[in-house]
Amino acid sequence: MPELPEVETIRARLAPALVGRRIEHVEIADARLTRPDPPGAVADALAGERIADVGRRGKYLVFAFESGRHLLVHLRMTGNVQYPARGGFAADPYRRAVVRLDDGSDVAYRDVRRFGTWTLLEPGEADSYLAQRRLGLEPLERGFTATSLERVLAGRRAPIKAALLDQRAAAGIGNIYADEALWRARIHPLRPAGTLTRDELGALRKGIRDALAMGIARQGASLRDYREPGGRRGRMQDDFRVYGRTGEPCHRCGTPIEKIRAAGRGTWYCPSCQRLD
DNA sequence: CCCCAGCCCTGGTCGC
DNA sequence: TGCGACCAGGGCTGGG
Repeated sequence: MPELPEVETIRARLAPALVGRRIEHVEIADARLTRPDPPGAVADALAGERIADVGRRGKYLVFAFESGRHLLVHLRMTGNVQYPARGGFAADPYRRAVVRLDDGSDVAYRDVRRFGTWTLLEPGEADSYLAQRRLGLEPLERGFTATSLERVLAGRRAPIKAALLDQRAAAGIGNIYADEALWRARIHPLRPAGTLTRDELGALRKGIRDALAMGIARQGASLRDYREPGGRRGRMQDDFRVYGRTGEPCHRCGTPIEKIRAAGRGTWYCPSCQRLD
């Protein structure tokens, strides 16, 4: 479940190696992976492109080419980038694509559950495509403030947990970092989003930024599938305050962490630090 | 517009 | 040892 810190870790690893490289050849092994159809068209279009930038918007990896085209890669649940990749498709049944670069190295894409997507956009299309996804502010950038958070949460009766998973509140937060941020802010995950006080909005803004920043510093969280491109695990899972810690003591008060369902997702919180009343 | 249920997909775990 | 049920969940669609 790569969220902002995992995607950012991948981006930071790939950028120095890939920028300036030319794509020689692309092989797509999963017909569901690419847009637009058919996969062969995307593979053919990518061949010959020179990589100008490797960026990120929310949970999207954004490959910019000198031609003005963009490739938007979303890893969804189990997507993974391997670089430099070893072996061919036969070595790994879940390898879905391989990109050969002009220095002879390979970028491989692995995805067990096949939710991930590669979307190739023609010059000028990327901004409007991302605008249609209605992504909110980048939570680590300056513009993300208590006031901006207040604006997007105003009037919302949905639980704050659901509102954080909605990418309009802030781009890049997923199930793990939503719980970690709410624990830091001492806010119950079922609080109606529009009822947060000014102080709570400030604490939530800080909680989000602190949780994401720690995730990046730890190179992401490796629970099952996530690895950075070199194959190493992240270490953020060792610093979880609540996620997956049912029955274990709260780091602040020692109360056993509880698990509930919120927004259809497993949700962990401290019943003592994060009160609903 | 808001909110929620259901869908996609596969591996791992659990109960019998 | 096998088998079915269920869980993990990001983003999208469709319904109320």
